[in-house]
Amino acid sequence: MKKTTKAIEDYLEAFYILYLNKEPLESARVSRLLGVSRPAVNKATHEMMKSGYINKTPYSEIEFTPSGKRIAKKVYHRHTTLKKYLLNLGVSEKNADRDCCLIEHVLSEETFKKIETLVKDK
Amino acid sequence: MKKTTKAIEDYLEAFYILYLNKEPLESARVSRLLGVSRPAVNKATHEMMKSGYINKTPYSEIEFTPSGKRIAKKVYHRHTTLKKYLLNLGVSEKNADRDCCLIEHVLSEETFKKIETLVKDK
DNA sequence: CGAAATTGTAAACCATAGTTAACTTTTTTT
DNA sequence: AAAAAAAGTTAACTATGGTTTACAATTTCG
Repeated sequence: MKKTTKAIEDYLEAFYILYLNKEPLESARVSRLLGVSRPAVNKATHEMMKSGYINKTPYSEIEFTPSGKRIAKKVYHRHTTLKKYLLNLGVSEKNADRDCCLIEHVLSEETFKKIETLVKDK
Repeated sequence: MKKTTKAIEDYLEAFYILYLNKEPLESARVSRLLGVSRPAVNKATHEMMKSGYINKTPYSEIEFTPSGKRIAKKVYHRHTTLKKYLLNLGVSEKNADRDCCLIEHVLSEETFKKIETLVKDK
């Protein structure tokens, strides 16, 4: 348990998006979603297992643990909040998506909260 | 010529800060400024030379090329602009510094310009 | 059902960006 | 000027996070 990197957060978020879309939680889908190879996703799932974020058996779909789901939700929430904020600023859809993927993992909680307030009060 | 990574931008910015402070452009100072080892800076200077951002001879201080200085200036400008913006939002000094170091390299030009306008109009 | 397509896995490899240890060169100090 | 300190360098190593190739397991479809 412990340790999430930008990469791991991206994978958790991607699986969470599949979950929200009621799609199967398959590595191949994440591979296409993130534009990385299937082996890259496979390796990441092993790390996520070690960290206690997901459960899986060979050839099975992944399954979130409570802590994994909590993180996935958090990252997803950051993404949507930051995206709304950027769109409000007048940034194009494409760059808003691009930029929040890059900053959603790194902003301090303090900064994020401030932005969240701005979006809510909109 | 070409290719700047987050790391290289950080080093260029650090040397630029020394330049602004009229300190010698020494690797050891950058090492302390960024909290990395001297060999890490040394390796980075070789990459920056290959990329045509600086000139140096063994054991000499570095010297910006025009393209290196342009990039250094740009990153520094992003840093100060983003920091002002975060401070205006009410973010603490500490987190403002922390956060803009992390996002100054990745924001699209479009998003940055929007934020720059907000800061200017303040 | 069986062939074809898709998905998951394993192995070997690569690039980036850092580390420590040890050594050389340069600068400073006495 | 010699010794000490500081700066620069080199080599060997590490971790992260990707890649391609090849193959195994599973699913889908004619």
